[in-house]
Order: sequence, then C-alpha cells, then structure tokens
Amino acid sequence: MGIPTVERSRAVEDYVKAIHAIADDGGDRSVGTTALASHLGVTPASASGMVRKLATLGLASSSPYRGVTLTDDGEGLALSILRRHRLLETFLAQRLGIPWDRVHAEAEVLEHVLSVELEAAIANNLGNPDRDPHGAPIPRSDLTVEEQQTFPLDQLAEGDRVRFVRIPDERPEMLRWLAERGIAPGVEIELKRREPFGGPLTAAINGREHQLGVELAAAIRVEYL
Amino acid sequence: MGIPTVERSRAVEDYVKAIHAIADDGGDRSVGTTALASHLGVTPASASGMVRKLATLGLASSSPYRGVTLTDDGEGLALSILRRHRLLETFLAQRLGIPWDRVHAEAEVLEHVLSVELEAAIANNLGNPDRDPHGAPIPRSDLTVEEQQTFPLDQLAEGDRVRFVRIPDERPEMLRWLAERGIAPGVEIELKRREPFGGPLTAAINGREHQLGVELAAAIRVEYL
DNA sequence: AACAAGAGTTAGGCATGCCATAATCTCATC
DNA sequence: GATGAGATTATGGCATGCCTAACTCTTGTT
Repeated sequence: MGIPTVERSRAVEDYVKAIHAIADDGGDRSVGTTALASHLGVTPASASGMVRKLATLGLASSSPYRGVTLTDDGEGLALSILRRHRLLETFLAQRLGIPWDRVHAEAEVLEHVLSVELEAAIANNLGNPDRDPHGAPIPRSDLTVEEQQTFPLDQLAEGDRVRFVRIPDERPEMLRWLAERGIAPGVEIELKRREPFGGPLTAAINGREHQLGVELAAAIRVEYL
Repeated sequence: MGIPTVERSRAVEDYVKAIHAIADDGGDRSVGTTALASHLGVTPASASGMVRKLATLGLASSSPYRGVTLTDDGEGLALSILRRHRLLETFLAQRLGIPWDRVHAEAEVLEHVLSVELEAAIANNLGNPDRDPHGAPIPRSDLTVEEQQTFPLDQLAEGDRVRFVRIPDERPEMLRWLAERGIAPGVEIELKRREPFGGPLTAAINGREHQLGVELAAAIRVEYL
C-alpha cells in the first residue's frame, strides 16, 4: 500500500526521498550506500545504519553489499512526499505569491509536516492539479504504487521501450498465451506499430515480433525503462 | 528585542508559549514550576530543568524557588508564536476551508515551522488583520514587546484601571513633576474623567486625584492590570 | 518561633535519534 | 587468488528531553 502508516521522522523521510530520487535518476532500481550518503552529506557508515532502520520499518529492502531498494511502502511514502512537495510549491507560488526561488526551500520543510487533511485542502484549492507549474507530475494519493508507475500496454506510443510487469491474475488464459511465447515479467518490449481504429499492436519481444490484440494489450501492465 | 534570533526547538517554543499563557491568565507575571509542568504534562523536575535552559537562552529569568518570568526576548518569542498561530488559524479556516475544530491542531504544528517570509505572505494575503475571526488580537511583528503591551495614558477610556510603566526618559521635567507627587513605575492609576476637546484628565493615583495635561498623559505609558 | 506541607531543585539515569571514526569485510575483476 | 572500491559493524559521542528519588526552600499555621 502506498499509504504511509509509518512513523514520520524528518530523517527517515529524507532518506526515502533521496533513495527515490537517485533510483529514478539512474533508471537503476538499486541505490548504492555511498551515493546515498554523499547525496545526504553524511558518511557511508551513517547511511548504512539508516538503511538498516528503513528495512526494519518496512520501507526499504537491502541485501547487504548489494544496494537498497524501496519497498512498495517506501515507494508510496516517497511519492506521497513528492506529492506534498509539489503541491506546496504550487500553492506557495500561485496563492501566496512567494517567488519561485524561495518556494523550494519552504516546501522542503513543510512537506514533512503537512497533515493529510491539509494536503487534501491544498490540492482541492488548486483544483487537484496533475502537474506543477513546471510541468512535473504530481503523484496521486488515490492510486497504489503500481498504478502510478505502470501503464497498460495499449496506452503507449510507437517506439516506446518498456518492461513487462504483470497481468491481472484473473486472466489465466492470457498468461498461458504469453507464457507459450516466452513473454514473462521482466522481458523488454518495444512497441513497433499500432494499427489504427483499435487494430492489433506490433511489438518486438525477445527479438521476435508479435501481434497483440487490443484487449490483451490493455490488460498487460508495463513500466518504462 | 522581540525578534527571535534564538534557536527554534519545538520544546523551547512550547515552554515559552505555556509560560506566556499561564502568566497572562492569572494576571500574574511570575509562573510556578508546578503549574507550568502540569500545563505541559511533564513533571516539575523536567520543567525546572527546561526553565534553566530558557534562562541560558535569554528567554526567561528565574530566581530559584520564586517562579519564572519571560524576558523581553521571551515575551517577544511568545507573541511571535501567538501571531503565527492566529494567522495560521485564520488562513486555514478562511482560505482553505478547514473546519474550525481542526484548525487549532494544524496551527499548533505549523506555528513552529513557519518562516518569516511565509508568515508575511499569509498576513498579507489576509489583509494584515488585527484580530482573528474569534476577535482575538493578532500580535504585530513590527512593534517591540513594550509597544504591544503598554499604551499612552491618554488613550484610555474612563474607568480603566492601569499600572504606570514608564516615561520616555528624554523628559526629565515630567519625571520630576511625577516624582514630587509619588507617581513612580508600578503605581496603579484609575482614569476617572476626561474632559472633552483635549482638556485635562482626572486620575486617581495613590488614593488622591490628580489632573494631568494631555501632553503629559500622552507621554505616560501604562499597562492594563 | 517552629514546623509541616507544598513547591522547587538537583543529581543521576534512561531513551531516542542521528552522526562519526576506525577497523573489517565482500565482491567483482583482473 | 590478490586487490581495491564499496559496504558493514563496532563503538562512541552529542543533543534533546524526559523521569525518579532525594533533598531544599518558602510559607502559612499554630
């Protein structure tokens, strides 16, 4: 679940934010201790300790010597902080006329303190925007982490390269069809062509091209690389 | 000075707030350790320790076994917190439609975190109000503590009972005049009558009535009892 | 004036939270 | 299988702020 029931301490939230930011940046899912440490201005030892704490809180999972990854809870927390941050920036600038160069610093503080009600009230006051004035997306609070990060295959544009994530498991016959062609979670997919008017999609998977019907394509959830 | 250059920790601000609240309440300037402690839900020992800290921070002065008093710095901090609190309550309710019973709790948190710029922006957005929607005064940020708490004698209404605070010391002849009549800082004054059109004021002081010219009355600063 | 009771204080500890240094360990790569 | 970068532990420090227990004031009563 993306709803953070977890304790909220400034440091914890900052670590989660940092992990999210670095992971997103490199496209890499796993974040190194040293990178994390230098991003936060602490020693690797400190980061290492904090990562252990994040793990006990259920926010991150770390195979030692192998880097950190946010769990779904952690990812949810990161997205919720990001949401608060962008909502705050937008609100401070648009409603209170705070200059844009100051807005970030203010949001940095308030994002850790904003209550759920206040967040909702601010979002509402702004008309529940999807994006901040810079065009950056504001994560939604009513979607699970997966829903925020994955998309139905049929919503892609030609040329998009993505990774297969999953199929809603109520569709075993689709799973079987895919399995027969070696299409399993993790494989990369490149959308080659989409026929107009709901026609089939052509996608390159494992070096071979496949035709996928719209219904199937709509069920397949993928994430961008 | 009322401008808090001091470090801002949640606990320190809460103690200062509490001392201010209790002192104001009883009309008493000096606050007992036990009252303070029970107001904050801690033991007297804890309060005692914290009071010592407030003293080293220059926010309070405590003669041991004799109660705590806020210094001008402390009073300034208390007023500035109160200002932020009331501004926030007003803003949350009027601009964000947060219900009144919620507003207090939100403000309780945000008041400790609001930057000077944001405070100014909010005040501005609300039209720099003097009072919150409940009619409670919002302390001003551009006045010294004394200016917030004392008033020129000539601004009082008939029947007001006040205490003499001071005379601007550039007026030694006034001081002398007052001294001859035993009117010194601390004595109580009750305004009996004011003649219309800038005529003299009649005030009971030390059990005797005196006539005070408007110029003199305007120079005398008093505080309400 | 003595004293009891209540208020206040100090001393000593504990818990939390977070960071640092130093030493050691792991893993990928040569 | 040696090596070096990266990661981890062990240990300790510092800051906050709280508590209990034992002691000391102050004050009102007798």
